[in-house]
Amino acid sequence: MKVREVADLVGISVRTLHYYDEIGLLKPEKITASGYREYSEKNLETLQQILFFKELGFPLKRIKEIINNPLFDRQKALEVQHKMLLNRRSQLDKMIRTIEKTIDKANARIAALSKSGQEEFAEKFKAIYENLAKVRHLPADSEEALAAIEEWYLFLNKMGDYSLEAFKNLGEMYVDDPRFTENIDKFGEGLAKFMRDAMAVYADRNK
Amino acid sequence: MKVREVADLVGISVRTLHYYDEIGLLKPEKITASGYREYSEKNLETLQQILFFKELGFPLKRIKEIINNPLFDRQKALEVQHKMLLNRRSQLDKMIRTIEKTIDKANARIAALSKSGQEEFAEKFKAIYENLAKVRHLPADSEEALAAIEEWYLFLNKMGDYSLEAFKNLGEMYVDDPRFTENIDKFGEGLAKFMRDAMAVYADRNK
DNA sequence: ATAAAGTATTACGTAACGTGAGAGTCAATA
DNA sequence: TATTGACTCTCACGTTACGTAATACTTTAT
Repeated sequence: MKVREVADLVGISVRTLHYYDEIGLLKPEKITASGYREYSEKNLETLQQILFFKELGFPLKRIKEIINNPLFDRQKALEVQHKMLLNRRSQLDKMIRTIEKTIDKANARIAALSKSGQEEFAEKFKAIYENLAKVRHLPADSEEALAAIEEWYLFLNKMGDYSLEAFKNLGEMYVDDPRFTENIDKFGEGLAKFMRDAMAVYADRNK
Repeated sequence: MKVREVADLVGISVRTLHYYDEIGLLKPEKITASGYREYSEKNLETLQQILFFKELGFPLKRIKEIINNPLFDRQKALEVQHKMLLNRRSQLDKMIRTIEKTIDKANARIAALSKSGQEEFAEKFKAIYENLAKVRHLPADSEEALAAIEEWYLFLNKMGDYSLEAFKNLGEMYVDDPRFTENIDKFGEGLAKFMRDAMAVYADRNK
């Protein structure tokens, strides 16, 4: 069998076969007069073994040792690899927990900002809400609405990092969480809903 | 602060700082007349950020974007990274399950072999060696020799996967490694050498 | 002043291929 | 038979995040 045939059969690239040949991991049974690689059935079996160990995350160097050395302790190799994988997983878990905490903190900060009675921000909030209340009868994707929303977005941005996605989610909360809704609607009937829509439009448009 | 000082402070190598400078991830505040890197407090803060994202598994390229572009959507980047990590973990889990299954199967096979009486295992070896000793005067490619060798090959295969190549290599070792040679030749003068030849013939013939 | 310690700049090595580039080969068609 | 399209071959650079010399200059300590 020629390279392409073998490659397609097991689902790898021709380059990979070239590479395996190059590093002596899997040399074709013979090479034709014109320099083409010819793989045998036996080569295919070896390849299966190689791919099996590859699936288990073994580096090619180890695989080569395992394949070539009949005395190599496969069992022990498997156990060593198993431990390595467990270690890698716990590292990954740590990273995942860290990143989740970070995301949560960011969300909490945004929520806290919105809810906080900090005088400093309260006025800005009020100004923006009032400004928005004035245009709430316009469509959410109107020039005026979006301009007002942008002011809101830029203001929040000064407080901390967050994404347009988070901004959009914040809008959702305005409607879903009655504590927000009530607070905001004091500035105008249906303002929360209006803000949610405009924030969504703004976020989507600036993605 | 100079490189070593910074490096020790955050627990990275000098080379790493050189590298970060080289790829423009963290350039020192200034460079002295003699070409020494001088890091500022601000540099240290940036470095902390860099290391934080590195802990989360971000590639340096992304970190550079995040650090250099204040408008870069950090939140979204975190979410994307989070998804990537989850994917990597599920891949790892799959690998771990596979390797555990493999180990279990091997253990079961060994247990099955032992269950039939640990003596039987040793006896099989002895029987095969004695059997081979009887035909060692025949040519290595004779019917009888190859039949005996095949029994040997099939028996080994029951205990673990043996490629024909590995089988052949094992034969080489019988001659090259005196520990084997000695042990085997107890069953007959020159048996190791005979086995090596017969195993090579068997392996080549069944390729 | 001299030695020890620190720093700087190349530059190769690593893992496992991906991706051309340039050239030869094989089979089928005009 | 000549051409063409489909394959194959061998370079050889690019990728990631530094580790590890090798060589040379600077600063610090004695």
